[in-house]
Amino acid sequence: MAEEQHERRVVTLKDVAAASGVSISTVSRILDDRTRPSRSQTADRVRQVADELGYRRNMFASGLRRGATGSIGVLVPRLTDNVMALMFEAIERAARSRGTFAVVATCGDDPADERRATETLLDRNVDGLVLATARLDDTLPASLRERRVPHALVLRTDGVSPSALGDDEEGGYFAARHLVDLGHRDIAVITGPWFTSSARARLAGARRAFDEAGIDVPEHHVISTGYGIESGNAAGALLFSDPSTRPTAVFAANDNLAIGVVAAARAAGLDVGADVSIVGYNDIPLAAMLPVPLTSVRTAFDQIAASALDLLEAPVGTMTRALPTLIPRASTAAVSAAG
Amino acid sequence: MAEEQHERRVVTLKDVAAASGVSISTVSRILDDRTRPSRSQTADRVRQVADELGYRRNMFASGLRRGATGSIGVLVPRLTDNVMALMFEAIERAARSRGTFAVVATCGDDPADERRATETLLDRNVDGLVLATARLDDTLPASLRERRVPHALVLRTDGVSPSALGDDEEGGYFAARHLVDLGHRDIAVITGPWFTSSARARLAGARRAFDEAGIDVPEHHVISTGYGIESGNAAGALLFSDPSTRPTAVFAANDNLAIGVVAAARAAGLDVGADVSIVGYNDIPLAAMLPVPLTSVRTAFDQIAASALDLLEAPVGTMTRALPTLIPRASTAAVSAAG
DNA sequence: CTGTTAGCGCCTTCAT
DNA sequence: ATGAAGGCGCTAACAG
Repeated sequence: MAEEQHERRVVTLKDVAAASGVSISTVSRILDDRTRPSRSQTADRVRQVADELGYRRNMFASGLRRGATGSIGVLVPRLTDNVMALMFEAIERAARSRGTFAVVATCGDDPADERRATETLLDRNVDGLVLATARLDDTLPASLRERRVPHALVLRTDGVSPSALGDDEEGGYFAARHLVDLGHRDIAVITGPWFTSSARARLAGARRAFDEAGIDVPEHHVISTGYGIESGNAAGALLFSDPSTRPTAVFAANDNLAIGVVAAARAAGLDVGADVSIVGYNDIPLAAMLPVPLTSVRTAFDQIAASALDLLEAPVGTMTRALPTLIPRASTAAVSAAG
Repeated sequence: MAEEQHERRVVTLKDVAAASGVSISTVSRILDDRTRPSRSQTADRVRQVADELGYRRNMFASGLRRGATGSIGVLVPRLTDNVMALMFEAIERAARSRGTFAVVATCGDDPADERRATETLLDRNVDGLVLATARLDDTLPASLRERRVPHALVLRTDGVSPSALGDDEEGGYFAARHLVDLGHRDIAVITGPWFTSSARARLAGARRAFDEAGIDVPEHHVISTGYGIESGNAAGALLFSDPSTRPTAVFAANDNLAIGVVAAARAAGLDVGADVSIVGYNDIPLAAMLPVPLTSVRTAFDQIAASALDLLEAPVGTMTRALPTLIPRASTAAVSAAG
């Protein structure tokens, strides 16, 4: 009485070949996605039969034979960081538009975990690797170069491997220049971790703007810290603790830091936008939705993602820098006359 | 003069066999990860040789032969939603601890894209599928059941396929009960999209708490909307527009909604925690770091992830519900005497 | 353009 | 416990 329950057998080239009266290799060739599709009689028929039967190429068999898999691996520290999620989604879109599939692995901030995750991805026969994890002192890119694994770095670089970056120097300049143009002279900068190229470049750009304006930023107004909200909160608390040395504006090298600074400002009784101006970086979607919408420097994730895929086989030293855009919002305003 | 640059040939079982003087099949058996490792002389030697040579199993060949791949596919609408990123990272951890690999695909809110992404994952020969996308009216789970694809739903259910959920009813009750216990009587509820089981269950739980306390919630204080910040902002603006009907507390069925409500409250000149209490849901890390830390109901993502993997082959109708935890913070306080 | 043939690297009977 | 042999499904040389 029980209904028959076969494990539905999967359709192979053999089935399609049999059903359309040609050989397996003919079908294989016709269904090859890498070549321009033939417009012959048989080709059309075979394609139709394959479709009717619901044929799907067995990626393992195909990959085994071809040696390539049509997939790339993406390594990020964590996806719960919105910046990394945005970066990955952009890579996923760029990959899809090229007919490849992006596989992600997360590895936290631990170099050992980074190696492990890399091997895991390589074991899955990815055709290339995109890393959003690079530290300036990282040895992983070097080992990938030595092993001739096609790869590209995004957002951060080790200075050697092909890298698709945002123009962090210019972005830092935009942010600082925006504050300068609003009349601020007492400006603090909170940079990210010093081992990231992005933190250094954003600070360098900000310094250029300050120099141009003849503004001197005392060293206690430059804080190097993590990239998390709590780091921004701590740095902000420090900056706002002494009313006599309090800056009228803060450039935080990332939106999370900025959000932490905003919280610190409120805790110190300061009105963000009025008493203190704050600029973030990356323009994560949340930035625009905060109670006081955050001025931020928008990173061109899609452009960076596309470049990264282009750079997979590029020679050492190749770097692209996507120009960011300053998005002014309510968190920054002209310095108050009282300033 | 140029250094020889071979494409480093990859080590296969054949190489290991040759180097250790046994047959390929012997090596294959010894290196089989599914069986308890043998402690024989040869076994040890072979393992050592494999290690020295840097042997790594070719997953394509192995998968082709074995028919299973040691990987599961995870489908989420987007990873830029922190809740989904948390869910995926939890699944990734749970999978890793079982020696399997989690492959993610994003599909937005489009059912057609959901089908496409599902096929993409199945094409990659995943051994099972975890979906965080289910709508109550979704036909995808049904089609997976029909095709006998091992799968489990997380966070949301269609009511049929095996599902690993949070106990949303209880969580909704906790949130509402917390507000009731603080003395609030004028409470509004902002639920998520009505096609999600989570939105309905959270509202049902809240209603239970209100009923117990004999509190009547007028229908214009129950708003069904999206799950994004802007939805919360709009709903909040509506709730706070008329001072005469303004609630003293709001339960938002998700932290993003709550963040939007907070922004709306501030825009209406209300002091969150003092003038109006707000509870969120999921307790994303950001919740604790906001200027006014947000009371939220913490979802047990790790537990849900582990259950989901257990449920992959479970019979239709199996459901687990992980108990959430209310985390009280500054966004909720006793109703003011003036209330 | 088509078919034949020979593997890709691995796993799994089957026989020893 | 080991080795020999066959084949998973597909593709790439080679002929026609």
